[in-house]
Amino acid sequence: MFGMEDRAPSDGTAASILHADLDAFYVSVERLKRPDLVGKPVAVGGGVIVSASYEARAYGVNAPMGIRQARELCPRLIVVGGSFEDYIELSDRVFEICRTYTPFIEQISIDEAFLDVAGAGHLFGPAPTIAASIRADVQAETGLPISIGIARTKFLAKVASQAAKPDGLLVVDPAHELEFLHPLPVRAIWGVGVKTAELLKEMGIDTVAELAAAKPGWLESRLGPAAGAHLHDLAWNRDRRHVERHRGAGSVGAQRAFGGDVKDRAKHRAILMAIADRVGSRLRKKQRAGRTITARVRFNDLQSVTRSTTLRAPVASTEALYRVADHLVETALAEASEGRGLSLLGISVSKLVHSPHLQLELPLLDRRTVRADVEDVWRSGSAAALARDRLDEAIDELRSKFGKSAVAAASALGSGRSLVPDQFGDLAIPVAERRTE
DNA sequence: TCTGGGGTCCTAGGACCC
DNA sequence: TCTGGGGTCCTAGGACCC
Repeated sequence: MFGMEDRAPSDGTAASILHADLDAFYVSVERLKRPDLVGKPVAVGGGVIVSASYEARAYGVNAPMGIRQARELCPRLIVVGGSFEDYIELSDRVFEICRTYTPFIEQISIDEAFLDVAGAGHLFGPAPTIAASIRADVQAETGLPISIGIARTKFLAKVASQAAKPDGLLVVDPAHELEFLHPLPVRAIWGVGVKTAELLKEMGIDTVAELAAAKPGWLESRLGPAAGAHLHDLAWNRDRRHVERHRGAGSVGAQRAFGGDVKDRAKHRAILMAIADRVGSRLRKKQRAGRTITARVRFNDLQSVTRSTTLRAPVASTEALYRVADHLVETALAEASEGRGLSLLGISVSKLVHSPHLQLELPLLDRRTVRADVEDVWRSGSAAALARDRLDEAIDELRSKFGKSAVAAASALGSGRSLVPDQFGDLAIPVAERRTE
């Protein structure tokens, strides 16, 4: 048996790339649980709409839109809350079905993936046949509608699946690619958003055909070297990207918005601790750690700033993330005018490395030291209660999983005084203190 | 009721090294 | 000694996607 390549075998001459995209995914899942929602204008959301049914979209309701505005557009709109675990579970089932047709799958979000079926023809037939089978299987086994676009390139397959929606299948014949692509508005291009579309309009470019006809040098001078060349290539369907399996995430982050404005630093710290815990536990679950920590702060006027720092060693512990992020938030606030309230805090970790020995960091979550941190701020705000409960949960889970061996391993390490490097030395607690129970 | 939460990629300027 | 070019890394911000 030969080793499996990470890149798909597609030679780029036949239409063998599929883009499979679940229709109004969250709404469709809610309808599985509540069939009475079928055929009605439905949206999933909390503060804002995150997914809208096609019946709702007909009224102009779309994500991300405030619930109030959505109701003004569509008074009969039914808004339901969602359950993220259900979405993960159904997403996994759908892409497992896809995997029975080809191992060359690149999932790019919870509800869409690229598939390369160039090597699957002898088993399952030509690409359109495979796509029809996948759609039927997904419908039969999960009840979810899924649209599929087929083309010679990833880019065009993606455009095709959007055109196929809802619940459709569209094949772009390699001989007629530009006939399909050129009449479309530039906004149909994956990568052209509101700002770029506005800029292009100023330049007199509304359609893909006009973009294709423009001089590349002119586009680059107006849009930047990378974007200019890239968009011009796409306008001619020049896209050499392959379907890639195993595209590990480049960053892991979490953020939390809180309506209104919060000025109390103690509350900031409590929220930050909960966020650091979420990011840290997700990193450890993936056995990853990162060197660059970025803190995001949004002020009550919606202006937001980021502060980042790159450490000498990668970290993944809740404590290290919290301490560095708190320091970064402090510097951001020091530069802002006095007494501005915040409406969002976030932490993101990038420059990730694989770190299979992360369990050695578990003792950093020692109940006593973490509890001391949290209780320090807990007195001044109820928000911290949440942080404290979550941390307790996490600590209990880790201890039941690794028991004393984790503590023993860390003490055997001995050397690592701190996983937070020198420039934050004054913020770190020595390992010896952490270890005491 | 002023708008969520998770990401990717690019740019520009500065520091630093060879 | 002076000048310059190239490469890499870091930070902050912005556009875009679902």
